[in-house]
Amino acid sequence: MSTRDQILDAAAHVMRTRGLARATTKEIAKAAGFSEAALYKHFRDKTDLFLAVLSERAPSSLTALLDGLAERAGQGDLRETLEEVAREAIRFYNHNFPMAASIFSEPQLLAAHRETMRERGVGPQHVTIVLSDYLAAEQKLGRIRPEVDPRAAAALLLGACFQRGFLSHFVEQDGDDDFAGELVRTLITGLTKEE
Amino acid sequence: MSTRDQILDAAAHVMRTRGLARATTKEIAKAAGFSEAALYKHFRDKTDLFLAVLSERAPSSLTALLDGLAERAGQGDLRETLEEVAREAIRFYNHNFPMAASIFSEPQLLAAHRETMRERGVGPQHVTIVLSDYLAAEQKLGRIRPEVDPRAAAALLLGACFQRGFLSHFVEQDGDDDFAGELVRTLITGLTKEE
DNA sequence: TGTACATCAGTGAACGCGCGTTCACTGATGTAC
DNA sequence: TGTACATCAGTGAACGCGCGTTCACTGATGTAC
Repeated sequence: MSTRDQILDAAAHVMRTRGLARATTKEIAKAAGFSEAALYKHFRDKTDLFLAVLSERAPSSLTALLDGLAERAGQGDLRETLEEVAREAIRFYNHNFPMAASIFSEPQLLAAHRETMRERGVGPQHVTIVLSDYLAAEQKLGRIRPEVDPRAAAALLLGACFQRGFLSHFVEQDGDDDFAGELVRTLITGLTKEE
Repeated sequence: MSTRDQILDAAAHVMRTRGLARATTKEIAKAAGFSEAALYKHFRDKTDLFLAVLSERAPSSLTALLDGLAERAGQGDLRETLEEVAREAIRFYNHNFPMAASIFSEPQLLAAHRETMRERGVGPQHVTIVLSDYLAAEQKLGRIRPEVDPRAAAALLLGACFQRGFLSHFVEQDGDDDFAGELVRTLITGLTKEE
């Protein structure tokens, strides 16, 4: 593995475990097993390093699942598919929330990262869009009632998973049974009886 | 207004606008109109000041709305009540997300804040619990179908609002029409037809 | 194969800077008689 | 009322420290002939 990759891995690890504020050049260099000066052979400055971590070490487990989603419209059980998405989303947000949230402590870094994402046409809203497209496809196939707004449905499900990822770091959670299942069941059924 | 309050206001303002990383004693003192040394007459150290901001300047617009929620079970239109909650929640999360997220850059601060909240029996999960209780009450009154899980329903609605608050800072949002309305409509109706 | 030189990833030590914090001090206000 | 003293919120200047960054250097590897 190249020195650059080792530095990126170390930086991502330090950011996750010690927090952005404690992710100093000294800590990162130590974790990577190189001198601090070595960082500057591979990255212009610390911001450059952080941006590289954010774009190259943002894990893609969710992306992988979502990429296959489009083809699954009409296939298998709708409820099971949504549960799978919800479970994966909870895992993903739970893992990545701390690092993503950290960026809000440095608005300049946030702005730079936002710009990078805009250029590449990616970002956190992408997930919701992909799920929304899937739901729209299912709707066309008649498995979801026509008056439903797919964007709102996607926002409900993924929002709940997102918040769950947040809360698991903020409060000690009760070892939850089947949160993803309950979410999907509730979303599918709706609160009220058919009029 | 007491010096202490002026310092707290200034600190909250700097944290919100410049980010936690740039919220230095110098910036805060300048914004408050006092010397840096004055901060140490009122707070033991910087962490003490930050924790005071977090517990004394966490705005309570949501709390106010939620406090009245319990008595509204069975009153008025369920859909309208939920839309009101959703709209207020979006506003609240949108306003407070940056500061709350910031804390994740300093895990030590996060741990201390979590402990403070635990002692007082408050926290971000509180909001979901209150809404969940309201939904359970409506369920007992027959306005929500009996097989619905109130916790899951509350998590769906507030999670979507929470994520919305996040996204509005992360990407430029389309000036949205009636997001809260769409969420509630979708949640109430459900994705599929009655079996 | 051996020799002389070029390249370049990585280093140890030093740098200036801004940070949080402390210190001796000021000056306004309150209090005792 | 006047005087002497106590209290205490707030200050200006200094402090040591850890930060990000740079510098001259090393030593291993590649290349020309």
